[in-house]
Amino acid sequence: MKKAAAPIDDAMRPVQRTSVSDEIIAQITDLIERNVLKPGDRLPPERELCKRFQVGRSSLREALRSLSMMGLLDGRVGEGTFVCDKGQYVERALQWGFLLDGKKLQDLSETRMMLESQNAYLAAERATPEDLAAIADALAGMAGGLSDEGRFLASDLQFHLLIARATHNSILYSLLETTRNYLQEWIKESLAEPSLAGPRAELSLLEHQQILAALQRRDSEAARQAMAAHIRSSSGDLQRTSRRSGSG
Amino acid sequence: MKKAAAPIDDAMRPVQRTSVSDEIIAQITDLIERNVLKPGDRLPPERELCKRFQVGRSSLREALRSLSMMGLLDGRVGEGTFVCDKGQYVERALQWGFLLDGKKLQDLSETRMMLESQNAYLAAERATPEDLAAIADALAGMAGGLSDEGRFLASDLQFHLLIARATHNSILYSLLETTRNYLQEWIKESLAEPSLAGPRAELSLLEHQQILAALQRRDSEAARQAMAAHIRSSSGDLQRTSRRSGSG
DNA sequence: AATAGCTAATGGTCTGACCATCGGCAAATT
DNA sequence: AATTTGCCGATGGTCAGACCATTAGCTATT
Repeated sequence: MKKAAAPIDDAMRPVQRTSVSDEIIAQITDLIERNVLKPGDRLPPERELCKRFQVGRSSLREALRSLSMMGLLDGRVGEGTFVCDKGQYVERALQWGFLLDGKKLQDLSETRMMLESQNAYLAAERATPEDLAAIADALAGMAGGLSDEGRFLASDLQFHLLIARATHNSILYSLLETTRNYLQEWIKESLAEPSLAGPRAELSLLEHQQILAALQRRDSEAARQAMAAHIRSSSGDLQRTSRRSGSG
Repeated sequence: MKKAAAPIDDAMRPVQRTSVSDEIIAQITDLIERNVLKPGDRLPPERELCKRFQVGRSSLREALRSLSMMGLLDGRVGEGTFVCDKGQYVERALQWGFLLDGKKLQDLSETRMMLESQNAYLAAERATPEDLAAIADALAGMAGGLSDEGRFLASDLQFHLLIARATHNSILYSLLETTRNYLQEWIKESLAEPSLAGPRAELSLLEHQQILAALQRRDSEAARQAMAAHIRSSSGDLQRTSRRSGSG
């Protein structure tokens, strides 16, 4: 087929072509990462950034637009462009729930199971008294919201996030937060039925109590298993509804 | 403070201002969602889209750029803009979790440990014969690169990524990839010493062999533990060098 | 038949201009 | 003196036109 000389076959690789916008995105991302740009900070005006980066305004704006789309930046006319504070960026991502096909949903669910279980394990080891108190509060909120679905769900979410927080690992927390938000959004979109009326909520409450008990005993393994059991039980309906799209 | 007349207080809401780019993003997103635009399809040229949408090329390109950033579109110069096969938006979004404050070495290391272990567990259940063959190849590459540090490290990385691939969970794969990238970068930045000269490489090789053996036996638990042991052993030096930065 | 060269199409980039909006300041009003 | 009004500059948002680099496909040459 090819007449290319053998000795140089793998000595030459495709040249690295990087677009101007990507370069800018990388630089700004890096600045945020290294905390040179802190949340709330204001970027220099676009026209000045052009001079600094030595690029045209189109390319710069394409980069800023992408960063805004990712929720890292926020441009306000007449004021400037600001670095979003963490947490804002998750919300924007939620509008794209439709991108979750069956396989992705399953993967995401699996990832969440893993994160929640491991987080419970770590939280049992590391939770401070304040952490445990906050988790207990969330649980109380669930108990007090048995007749108020909105409050119940909010407290439920809070319970899980507080456990993730109690790992004192910001990455694990962030990953769980994003994962859960996606799943939450998907659930809300797909099935609008209550599905946790009556005994469902009470069972959920019981499972949460067991998790908290394990945390308070500092029993890592029990916490992990209690959490895993809860997720399995809790996401049972979800898994069943998406059984049709089997994975290859 | 305010003298606003009470009766109209909540009768007037902030006006809805939507940018041109956002409108385009919404439209194209909708087309993809409704499957009018299928993966692999080619969009009309930018200049024609401008006429169709009745917008300037800047706005259009900002929209296309954002969609590309989300993994929905892919622009190829001289050919056109195409709808991507699989939206990787979720994976991208999960990766944002690694940005912003945090990014402590210990957190990263812990996250990696968790991902690698669990991935090994799942891979033992799900790896296809092709997966196992590829992993074995990577291992052979390590064995053949005992005297070539560059090749050894490349094969090492490949080994781990292939295991993640063998979970057939795109999200877990993406997370592990990201975690490793950050760790690699961190290591490269902090300490430039080789650290795996001599017996280190041979020990590492042995550990990898045990992992592969567990995968081939389909022994999930053994695979998880072998991987965990390997990571602990492998990152031991790293952990020791960074003992000074204790977590609050 | 294979190769080299040309051409049109297309995404990528730059420039300059204009608009809408916002913040702050000064003048006018009470 | 305090408040309101109007103005102006700064800034992000949009547009139009031009040029460049790359790609695919066609054509002519070998």
